This record gives sequence, structure tokens and C-alpha cells, in this order.
Amino acid sequence: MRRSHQITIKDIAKELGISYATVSRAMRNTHDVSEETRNLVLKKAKELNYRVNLNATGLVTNKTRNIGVIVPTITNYYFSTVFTGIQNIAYDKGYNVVLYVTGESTEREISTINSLSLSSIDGLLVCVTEESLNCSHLSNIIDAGIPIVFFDRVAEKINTSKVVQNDYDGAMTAVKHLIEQGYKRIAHITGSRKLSLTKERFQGYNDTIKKYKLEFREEWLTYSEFTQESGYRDIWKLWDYKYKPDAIFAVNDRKAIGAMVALKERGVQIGKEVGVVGFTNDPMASIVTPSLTTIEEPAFKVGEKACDLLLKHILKKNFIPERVVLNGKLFVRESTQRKLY
Amino acid sequence: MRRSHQITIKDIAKELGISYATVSRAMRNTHDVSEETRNLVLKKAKELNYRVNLNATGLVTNKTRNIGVIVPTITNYYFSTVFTGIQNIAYDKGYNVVLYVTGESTEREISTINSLSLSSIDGLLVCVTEESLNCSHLSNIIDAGIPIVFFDRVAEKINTSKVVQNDYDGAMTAVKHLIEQGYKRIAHITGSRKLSLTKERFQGYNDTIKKYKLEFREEWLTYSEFTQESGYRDIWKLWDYKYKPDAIFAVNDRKAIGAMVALKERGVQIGKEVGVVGFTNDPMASIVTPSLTTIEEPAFKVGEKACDLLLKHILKKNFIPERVVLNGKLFVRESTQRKLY
DNA sequence: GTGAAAGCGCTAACAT
DNA sequence: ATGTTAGCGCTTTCAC
Repeated sequence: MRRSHQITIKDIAKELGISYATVSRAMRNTHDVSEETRNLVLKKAKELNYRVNLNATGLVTNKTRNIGVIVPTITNYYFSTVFTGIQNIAYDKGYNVVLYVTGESTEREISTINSLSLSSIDGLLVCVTEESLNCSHLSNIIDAGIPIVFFDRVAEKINTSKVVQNDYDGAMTAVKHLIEQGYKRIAHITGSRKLSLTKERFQGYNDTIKKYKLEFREEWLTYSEFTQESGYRDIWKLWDYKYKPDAIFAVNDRKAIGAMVALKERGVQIGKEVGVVGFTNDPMASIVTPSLTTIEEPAFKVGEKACDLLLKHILKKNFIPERVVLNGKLFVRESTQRKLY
Repeated sequence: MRRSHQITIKDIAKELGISYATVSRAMRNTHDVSEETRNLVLKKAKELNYRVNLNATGLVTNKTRNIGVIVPTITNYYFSTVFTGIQNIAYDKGYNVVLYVTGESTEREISTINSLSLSSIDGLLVCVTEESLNCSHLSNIIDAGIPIVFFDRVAEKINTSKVVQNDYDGAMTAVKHLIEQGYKRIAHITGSRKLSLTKERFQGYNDTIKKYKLEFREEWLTYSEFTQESGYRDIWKLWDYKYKPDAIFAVNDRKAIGAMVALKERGVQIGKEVGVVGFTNDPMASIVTPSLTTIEEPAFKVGEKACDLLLKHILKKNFIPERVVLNGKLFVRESTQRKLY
């Protein structure tokens, strides 16, 4: 039941009449091998279409060239772009990327991580579903010697590198923009309150509201999922209240778009009556009508930077954890224009 | 430079005072081991937090539990959804999924595949960038005993399982719908002419046009990339001609949306003056204004089915290749309504 | 039902 | 600069 014979370094050694240790050395470009033999080996390897057996190398070196990535979902602009950034760096450095999608389920995140074969990855990139108090499934991994780097939704309690957006500043910029446009009763629809990302964005929102001495009502703050549907539902809920807001700051573009759909259904004129601003700069933001004002997140860069850091942790046992904070940028569009042209 | 000691079956064996071969057998639920020892082993394994070393098993069995997935891009609804379907099945069956994104570059596709360590995957799921005449990089893999299953954009020359949409029927349905709505001069903007997918959709388009004896002009058929930007550019090109179409059938929603953006810029009323129909049913289709009529592709199912088939190829050496064709469905929206409400 | 031992393909320490 | 050899953690004969 074996595969059609796999070419090994022994085959190369035999054909060349040298020891297979020398072949191994030549393949890995170790310096204590003569230029001549090296070329001979490389040529023969190509000729025989030799491919290294990573299980064998992995077994002896305890290094695979795999990294794992765990995300709540991949079917949106942000995560798929982050992944592309990760894969890009990994490809350059000769690493393979194993992707796990947990479907926003903490349970599945835990079971995925617990059943992870640690022998098959050198490190892990994770965006947690929810920051749980008990993150032993994550710290176990680190204890076992597999470095983790968090991005976007991070587990603050764990001391390792993290890559995040500048959530606080982004939120401030967004809300300040709304205020400058003349909106005064600003609601915030956001995601799970357990994440530092949502806390930071709320803080930026709240501080700005306070700074400008605007009204704040408890019911104008709604926590739900990160999806378009919940953005939609949030608005219907909000519009049941007596005191309606005149602007919405959404935690991301998906929710903002859901909100816009609901607003349209209720006959509210977006921009003119109610301003909407999102977060991400999903391509959808420029597609919707009216187009959506938003804070851009450098998704690709997040992925690249996170992968970069992980590789450093992998290569240098005691690499000192870094926290990288990437700045966003305001994109002003129609959804925050009082007068539509 | 070793990892903090990894728990092996030898540790379990020692603690239990039995041979490690027995532990191995117990772990894998082989029948020639007593119920009693088995439970003992399992309990101890859990206690010690044992995790199997896949490199070791892989080395001896020549099976990893990894499958590779190669896609041109992941940052859009279709591919990310297909992937989610793949990952779903893989997760259920205990397989890990290694994802490679080639960025629509044939060169990178080839180099990715050529540098693939065959020892680290049991099979491969691929959506080709372009169907090249020389697909030796792909057939090499199969020759080496690694099964491949194609999805969406397939290499027809290679005899293995394939999962595709019903492109011909979908195109016919789309064009027929346009005709029924009263559009008469239907253009087709599509992707690379090298793919069977585009050929089929063109064929469906062409046959329907002929069947209804509608005008066909060579310049109404444009080939470019699968992106929104090229859809946009296609329209500007088309509108330079004297004889303008009154409807657009786009090969996918991204191009259709690009087309809509261009049409709007040119002051053309979508629906009323020019009908637009896409292909995919990307969530964007229901977000744009006017909303986009489209043929839904069962992306999630494509992923599930493809993974399913691959697993069958992996498990059964001589599994007879299947060609699975999944039907789409027409979603009528505003972009093909003559009278906007 | 269980143990002993060979060996998967490779790296690394030790020889030469 | 190259050869010899032990061993990584596991599965799988072959004994008993």
C-alpha cells in the first residue's frame, strides 16, 4: 500500500556514489561541502524530481515549515485579506499555512486548538472568537513551546506578540467626523463586549461624546454579533425607542451596511437625516448607496506583520513580545453628508 | 534546542508498565487489544495531555492528515465560501487544510505546486488560474500518487474528479431572462477564454442569442480579468462603439458590479435602459443599487463536494473519477427591471 | 492480547 | 570535505 516509490536522498547518494549524509548537507547548503559535489547533488536531485520528506525532517528537527492560522470566519473582506497578507510572507519564507475556520464558535475554537497536532506546526496565528477568561487552551500551546501571535481580536492576558488596529483613535476619528458634520445624537452598534477591540472602540466613542458634551443614552449602545444581520436588527430595535439617534457609529462595515438597509426600509434618509460611519473599509463600503464613510483597517498589513512576528518567535526562542498598533484612516463618503448632491 | 519534552507513547507505556506497541494499538482502536488496557491507555493519554506526532505517523504510514487547497484568490465571496465548505468537511473527518493563494498568477501556481512537499499532504484541491496546455506540474502530482480534485476552474485534460457549476444552463437562464424582460442587444463580458467555465457560459449565451434570433456583434463580447475593475473598463470600451448593447451578461457579479459603476458614471439608467445580470450571487449583489439580478452558484456545496470526493480518492486508491455538476438558480432583482418602482 | 524489533527519511554528532 | 551511525516517534511484522 505504498506510494509509487518516493525518491530519497539515498537514491541520489547511490547514483552519485557518495554517502547520503553528504547529499543531505549539500541539499541544505551547509558550508562544509565542496562546490562541486553540491552542484552534482542539486543537478541529480532535479533530474530525479526529488522532494524532501518533511515528515522525516520534522521528526528529527522538531520543525515543520507549517504555521497554523485560526480565524472566526474567512468569508469577509477583512479576514480574507489578512490571510492573504499572512500567506504572502509565509510563501516568501517557505512556510505553509494551515487554515482553521471556527465559524465564530468558541467551542470549535477550543476543540480545534486542543486537537491540534503540535508536531505539525511551528507556530500559530490566532484571532480569537471571544476573549474568554479561561484561555488555557491557548496558554497550553505556548507552554508546549509553540509560539502564538494574536491579531485583531487578541487575548490580552497572554504575554505574546499582538497586532491590532488603533481602535481607540479610529473610533475617535469616526465620531469626531460625525460631530463635525453636525450630528448630535450618536448611537454605537458594536460586537461582543468581551473583546478589547470593542472596548477600545467604545472608549474612543464614549470619550469623544463626553469631550463634546453630547447626549449619551444607554439604549443607544447595542452589543450583538459582527454581522450585517445584527446591524439590521440593531436599527429596528433602536428605532423602537422614543429618543432616536441621528447618527450611527458601527463597529464594522458589515454592521453599518445592515444598519443602512434597515434605515432605508424605515424610510430614513441616510446622510441627510441620519449619518452612518463604519469601520474596515470593506469594498462593499464604496458599493452601497449611499456610499459608506468608514475607518480603513490595514488588513493586508496586519496579516504581513503578524506573520512576520510569528516567524521571529519561531526563529528566536526568546524573542521579546511586541505589540504592533497599526493606524487606520478616515474615508469620507456620502453616508455622512448632510446634503446629498 | 529541543522543545519542552514532548509526551510520547513511550511515556504512557512506561507509566503503565506495558510495551509501547500496545499503547500504539490502543490509541488507534485496533481490535486486538483488550478493552481494559485500552481504557487505561486512553485515560493516561488524556492525563498526560498526549498528542500524536503526525510527523512520525506520516513517516511510517505515508499518510499525513493534511490536504492542500490551491486557489487564485481568497478575497471574494465565492472562494472564501468554497473554502469554508472544504474546511467543514475536512474538520469533520479530522483533516487539516493547507491553503495556498496564487494571486491569479500561473507562474506562482506552478512554483507553488512544484515546491509542494508531497510527503506533507494526502491530496490536493485545485482551482486553476488558467487552463494551460502544459499542465505537467499538475499531472506530476497525480503521477506521484497524490490525488487531485478540481473545482470551478478545472483542467479538462486531466482525468480526475471535478466539481463545477452548471455553467451552460446558468448562462442560458440568465440570457433568457434578459430576453423575456425585453432586452434585445445583449453583450457578454467575461474572463479568460482559456477556461472551460468561460467557454461554457459563452456557449450558453451564444446559443440562446441564436435561438431567439437576436443580433450578435463581435465587439459585444469582451474578455478580460475576473475583477470589478475590468468590468468597469469593459463598459467604457463598449460604450465607445457606435452600436451599444441594451443589456450586459457578466461572467460574475464582480464584473457586473464594475459594469454597473461605469454605467452609472455614464448616466445610463440600469434596468430601465440597460439590463445587467451577473453570476455567483455574491452578497454584494443584493447590496448594490439597483440590486443585481444574478445566477446563484452553490459555493459552499462546491467546497463540501470537492472535499468529499478528494477524501474518497485518498481513501480508495482506484476511486473512479466523478464529474459533479451543481445547478444554479436565478435571482431576479432590480437590475433587469424595465420599470423601476 | 501483548512484546520485541525493524525501519520510515532525514539530521547531527562524531569519525576520518 | 565526506562517511558512519544513532535516533527522532511511530507503525507493523513476527514472535510468543
